[in-house]
Amino acid sequence: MTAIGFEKHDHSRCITTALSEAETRCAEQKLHLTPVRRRVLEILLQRHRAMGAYEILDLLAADGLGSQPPVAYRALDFLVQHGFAHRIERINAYTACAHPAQDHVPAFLICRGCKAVAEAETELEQGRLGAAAMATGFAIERIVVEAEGLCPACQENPE
Amino acid sequence: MTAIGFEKHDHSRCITTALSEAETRCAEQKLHLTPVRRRVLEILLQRHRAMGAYEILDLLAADGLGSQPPVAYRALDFLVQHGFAHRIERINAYTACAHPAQDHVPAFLICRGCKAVAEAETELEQGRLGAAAMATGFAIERIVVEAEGLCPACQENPE
DNA sequence: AAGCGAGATGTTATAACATATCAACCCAAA
DNA sequence: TTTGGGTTGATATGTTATAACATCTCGCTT
Ligand SMILES: [Zn+2]
Ligand SMILES: [Zn+2]
Ligand SMILES: [Zn+2]
Ligand SMILES: [Zn+2]
Repeated sequence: MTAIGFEKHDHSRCITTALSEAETRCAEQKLHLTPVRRRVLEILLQRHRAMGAYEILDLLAADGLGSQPPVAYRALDFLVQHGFAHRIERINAYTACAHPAQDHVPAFLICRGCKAVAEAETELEQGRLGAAAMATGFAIERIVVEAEGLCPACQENPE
Repeated sequence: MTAIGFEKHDHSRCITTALSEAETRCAEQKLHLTPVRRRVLEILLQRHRAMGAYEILDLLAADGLGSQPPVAYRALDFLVQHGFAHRIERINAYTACAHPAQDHVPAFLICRGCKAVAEAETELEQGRLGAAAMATGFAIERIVVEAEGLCPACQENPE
């Protein structure tokens, strides 16, 4: 369960499961999974890779769900805020969380070829970073761990 | 030596040392530390924190060293390429490398208050990220490790 | 000296990513 | 029914980054 990403799986099932789990959790926690937000999550789940805000916005617009940047950014903020999606800093993009529900510090493997993203977890706080923070009195609030490279498929098929 | 950053030090000496070491290394490796590149490195060393490209560009322009974005970006590319500086993905900014010369995978502690940056090193490769990469056949080319939070000074002095 | 080529810089324009602001709307609680 | 929070619509703007092409400089060759 630690790392899912590049391997094959029953993807249509993976989408519907994730969506219905999101609905359940939103109901429980009194969060509004509005049409725009739900559609953005669905888009991220469908593509199963990192997507830029404007790329998402184009798809929203095609559905008549909004056509201006704030629409996409607000929905993405909501999803990120509540753990349904993550922002990938390295490429200014967003991806659906591979295991919402759990509180976790994600680490990503990002393919620079196809933008596929695999999500693992970090064993944060340990390591020299945590030690350095301790030593200097730095208060860590958020950690970004992202590895960029080539996925198996793109290693074989360099464009 | 692992983590330098927030503690006090003889900073003017730290600047001149770093600059002359950069000159030496560029001479050895036949790299051109041109006026613009040298000045950008100096700026980064002086401020000793993460700076945006346009912030740097303003200072360059004040020196009559170029006033258009590509001037700053090209100099920064050179410095990053050759290990004199690092790009901080989380905040789209740049900072001087704390220990050039050595080949290393940097990890950063970034203060969201004052943009001060401390540079540590990762042991990564091990850990679950490396394991996940192994398992899936992902070829890692670059790793970003960045922690955001508050430095000791900014914890006491929240604006 | 003239011609060449590589690397660096100058310049203009534009792409790509992100937020500020304010009005309108919806719905549920008081 | 009023009120207020949360969401959306709409316009404008801010911020970060690169494409494209012209020019310059300097060492090398002829
Ligand atoms: Zn899937
Ligand atoms: Zn790929
Ligand atoms: Zn210093
Ligand atoms: Zn600080």
